Parts: sequence; structure tokens; C-alpha cells
Amino acid sequence: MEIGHLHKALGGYPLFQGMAIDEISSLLDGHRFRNVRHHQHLYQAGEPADSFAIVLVGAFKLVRSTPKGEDTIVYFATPGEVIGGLLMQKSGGAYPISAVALGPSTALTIPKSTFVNAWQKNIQIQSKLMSTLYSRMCVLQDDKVGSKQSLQQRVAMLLLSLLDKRPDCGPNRIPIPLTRQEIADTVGASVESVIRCMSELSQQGFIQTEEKQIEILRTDKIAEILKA
Amino acid sequence: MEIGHLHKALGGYPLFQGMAIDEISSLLDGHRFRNVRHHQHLYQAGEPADSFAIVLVGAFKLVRSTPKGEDTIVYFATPGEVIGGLLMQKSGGAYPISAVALGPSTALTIPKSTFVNAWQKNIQIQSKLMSTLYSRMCVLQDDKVGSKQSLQQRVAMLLLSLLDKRPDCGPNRIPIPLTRQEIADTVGASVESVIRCMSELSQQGFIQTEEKQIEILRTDKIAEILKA
DNA sequence: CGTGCAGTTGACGACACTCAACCCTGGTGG
DNA sequence: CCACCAGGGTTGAGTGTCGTCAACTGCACG
Repeated sequence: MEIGHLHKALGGYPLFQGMAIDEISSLLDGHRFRNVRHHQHLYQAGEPADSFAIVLVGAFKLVRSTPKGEDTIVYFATPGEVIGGLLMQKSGGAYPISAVALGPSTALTIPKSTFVNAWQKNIQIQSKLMSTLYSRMCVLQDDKVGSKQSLQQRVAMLLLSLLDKRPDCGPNRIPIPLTRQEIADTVGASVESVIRCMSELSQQGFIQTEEKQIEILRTDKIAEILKA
Repeated sequence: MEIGHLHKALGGYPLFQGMAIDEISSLLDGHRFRNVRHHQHLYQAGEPADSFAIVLVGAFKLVRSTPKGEDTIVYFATPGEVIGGLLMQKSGGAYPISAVALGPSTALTIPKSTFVNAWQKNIQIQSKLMSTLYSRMCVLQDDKVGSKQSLQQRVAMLLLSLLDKRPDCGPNRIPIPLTRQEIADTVGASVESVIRCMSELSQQGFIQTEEKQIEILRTDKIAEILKA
């Protein structure tokens, strides 16, 4: 990717909106492009946290491993979002979670030193970072509120929330390739239960999946499930 | 409370640590003390968000109401913590959650204008705010990871995490008065189930409750439950 | 004295987890 | 060419945890 293209792309994201080219440049000091293949790691939990990243293409799941070897997906990061930004203020330390690509993805990694030297001193970017954090926090809170609901409702909620993420795969198509296992890891259920749940939704003609791409045929019906 | 005392108290919190008196003063412009009785609201969800608060005494539960009239507790804020700070960057808007006192509590409310004029321009406080947010985020993520575990494990996890909050009620005593309902609202279970769970812990001699004060007699045993 | 809240206990039922088996696909190596 | 395997998806049977409903206690309050 060209530097010119890069700036254009970044300027379109809320994080950098309204910033001058050279201001953005100073925030990217020492950046590197990382192309990551499907299901490969961008960051591994436990590695020393010496950089953070901005998603450019594709998506990443942020995964926490449980003691028992199971995984829990805590967040899906899509283009324009920051991964690991919160860690940069801590001295030393390791990534607490892993970042794994979903589909071929690319990210812009930025060294910790740039965060300390540029990001931390830039009021504007700090504010923006805070507001992205705020929305991520809200998502987590919504999850917590929803955790009492039935599996079907939790799945429906997930589908709708993923649909809101930059719809660039055609209308009502979730822009992230997901296995049933990953859905289960997200909503906190077993694979089999998720399969049963989604089979039912398919039979009713509400959704349709092919090649790990999920298409929502009846957004209204899915939304209706939530209200029940 | 005296202004002198106030500064001393605030200076002890991580948020203001290492700041000069007059720097702290500028951050408190327009502050008001709010004494709130047990189970009274500091903020109501839906009210216009024109101030944020720092907890000084007692504790507050941050509550989200579900459509069905049930409550979910998303966080416990104890002395030194900020309530509603994230909201202040958004223009307009209302509180998305309610803040309710647990036991007689007092908070320092600070008008939104002070946030915009002082907090948002102060790099140091922004960094500190971010790192408190980071830890709050981690708590929420841990919750999500733990949501697959058994009820007993979730309760044990809650008890231990509350124990970490400024132990000023004697050793191994949770410094917040909690009803079983509130515990249920936190771990996402029914009251009855929580009662059964805690009765069992009592019978085994691991915990003891009197007057809504929970004392943990066998921290080791409680921690053991988590590892199972 | 009635009312409301917090705590408690029991019976019953449902939703979801576990375990097991099976199909299909694509890739790899003999 | 075929055998083998791994990963993803699917289905069924059995089990168990937890939610729901109902009833009852003790206590504080007006």
C-alpha cells in the first residue's frame, strides 16, 4: 500500500478524522504492515507487548484462553479499530489476549515508543481513543446484560451487532468468515447448541450460510427474537 | 469535608497521584459533594448527562435495566473511582446506566464543563483515566470468560474480586453491603440459585454473612473452587 | 396490625451441555 | 489412485444445572 493511499484510508476512520496529513504521519512513526492469513496470529497472549495495531483489511478476533483450554472471544476488531492501544501506557507487560485473523487480513503495527512519544502527547487522538473505548465498553456491558437471555436471543444479538460492522460484503451479509465454534466462543455456548440454534434459523428462512459467510435474510425476524 | 482534607484524600488515589495541589484544584472546578443514602440514586439512567463523579465514601453499583424490568449490575465503583467519566466527551446524551449507592455513600460531582475545560486538556489525567478504564475493561472481559463456568464458580470469583476492593472493613470482609438479589444481578443468575449456592458455602464454613456484610473465612477454599 | 422486603426451601420442568456417532470436504502421502 | 487424516458441520440420546413457581419465615416500618 502506498503512503498516499494509506493516509486517505486512515483519514476516513473516526480515529483520524479531521487531522492534517503530517499530524497523522507523526502518529505512524515506525509503522509496519502485517499481512496475516486466516486463523494466524497477529499477537499471541503472553508475548511482550511492544507494539499496537490498527486494522486495515479483514478482521481480527480478540481471544482469551480459559484455564481449561477453551477460548472466549471478547471482541471483533474491524478496519479502523485499534488493537492493544490500552496496553501501551503500562510499562513492560505482555498481551493479555491473542489477536487472530479472520480471513486474510492486514494490520498496521506501530511501536510502543511511538505511542509514548506521539499518541500520549496528542490530546486529540487521546480523546478519540477514549470514545472508541467507550463504545467497546458498551458492547461488553450489553453482552453482560444479554447473558441471561436464551441462546437464540444471544445468537440473534451477535448477528445483528456484527451486521453493523462496516457492511462491505453486500447487503445484510456479515463481513467476517465465522465458524460455528467461533460463534459458540463468542456467545458462551457449546458448538452443538449453536448449530442447533442456527439450523433452526435457517429452516425458518431467516438466515443462510455458505462458505462461512452468513447472510441475514430477514433482519426484522431476527430483531423480533430479541424482543421476546 | 474540608478542602484541605479533600485534597489529601484525592492525592492518595491513583488518579491524582503525584499532582500539585493547584493542579488538582483546577480539575475540581464547580465540584459539589453529594451524600447519598443506601439504595438511593446518584444518577438515573436516561437523565441528561451533565456531570460526572468521583466516589469518596462507600460504594455505588452501576446498573443497567433490561427491557423486562430486571437489573444487571455491570460494575462496583469504590472510593477513588470515576463514574460517568467516559460520557463527558460525547456532546449531549444521557446516562446509559444508573448509579445507586450501597450503604451511605458520598461522591464528588464535577460539571461536564470542567471536564471539557480542564480534564480533556490535561494529558496526565487523561492517561490515568485511560488506565482505570483499562482495568475496568479487564474486569468485564474476565466476566465474559467466566460466564461459562458454574454458578458456584462465578459467585466465588465475585467474592474474591470484591475482596480486592480497598479492604477497610477488617480482614477478609467485603466492604460493601450486598443483598442476594444484587449478587444475582451481578453474576447473572436467579436469587434462589444464589441463595442455594451461598447457603452451601456457609454450611461448609467458607463464608459467613451478617447484616449484609459478607466475611470470607476460608479464602483458600474459595480460590480452590475457581480452579476446579 | 398490615405491608413490604430479604432470605429460605421444595417441587418441577426446560434449556443447554456432554458424549457419541456420522457425513463431507480438502489436503497429504504412500 | 486410494487411504488416511483433520477440520467443520450435523444429529440423537441422556443428563444436569439452573430457572420458575409457590409457600413460608423473620424483620422493619408506618
